[in-house]
Amino acid sequence: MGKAPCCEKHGVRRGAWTPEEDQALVDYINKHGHGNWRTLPNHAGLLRCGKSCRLRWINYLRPGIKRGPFTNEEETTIIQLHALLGNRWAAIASQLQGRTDNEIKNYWNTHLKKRVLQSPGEKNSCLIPDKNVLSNSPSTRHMVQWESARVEAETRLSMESTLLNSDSTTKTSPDYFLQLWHSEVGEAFRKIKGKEEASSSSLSSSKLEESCSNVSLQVKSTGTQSLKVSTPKHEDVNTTQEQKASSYRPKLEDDRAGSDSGNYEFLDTSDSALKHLLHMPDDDIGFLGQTDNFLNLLDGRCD
DNA sequence: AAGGGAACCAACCGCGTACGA
DNA sequence: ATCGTACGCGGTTGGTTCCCT
Repeated sequence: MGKAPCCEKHGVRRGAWTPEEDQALVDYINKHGHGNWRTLPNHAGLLRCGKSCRLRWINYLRPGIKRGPFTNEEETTIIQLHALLGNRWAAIASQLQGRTDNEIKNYWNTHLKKRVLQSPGEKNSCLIPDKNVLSNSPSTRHMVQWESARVEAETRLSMESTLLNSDSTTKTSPDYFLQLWHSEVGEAFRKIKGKEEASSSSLSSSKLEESCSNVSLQVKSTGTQSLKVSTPKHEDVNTTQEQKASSYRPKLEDDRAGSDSGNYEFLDTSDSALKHLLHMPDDDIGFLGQTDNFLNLLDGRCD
């Protein structure tokens, strides 16, 4: 709806906060609470817009903010949650005590993103497919095809759910992925790290693939919830299902494979991917394990 | 020592959503 | 049902610091 003007451009300070401004903001909020951010600057005697005050408080002044370098555990958590949630920094931040979405976003963009993309052999690389790995490993190719089929199926279910169930918003809640994170799915993700530590430095790619496959399976088998990550916020009711389905893919690709379009060669249509999967020899798709779950999903028999 | 590029990060901007009138 | 307002979020910018030559 109507968009509120950001803030008055005249008579409002911008740029770095001074210690005096910080103190004034902290004092005021400690005394009165933040209340209405828009009116707060006037009451607190600050020449800032409410938005700026809110940001300064949330990202810097709020009690419990953890400063300093990220620990290895935090890094791993961010990487894994990012693989699960995409660029939903607030959701990721909610799982890291004392870290703000802004800090995590910055840390991802300046440290982790590069590292994950540049180090295919390193930990968690399975979460972001690498072109060489994809082309070299049959089981990984199948995994990617599986993932493609899974996403497509979930997209379909999401659309059906939207059409059939007006309460679909509860199923697309961002919290759903965090529930997954705290369930067996998250555990499977974390197992990757555990295995890695157990084998000290030489975790084989097949084991990584296995771990990733388990994650895929468990994400899928947990329910019929849609992939909110790739669901457009506004959908034209006249949009065809095909158009909708195709509109989901680029987002997934962006999130999973970066900007290298060469990585998408295996992201074919759901039907062909599915056929491919279901006609594979058992030993070839052994890592998938529970094909029944997928069929259940398609039948809508999963909870 | 200087200067130029890279890296970092606080802060800003604009959009989407929730909610009340 | 529509509109206006406030807030939250993710993307981006720009100032500062670091590092290399």
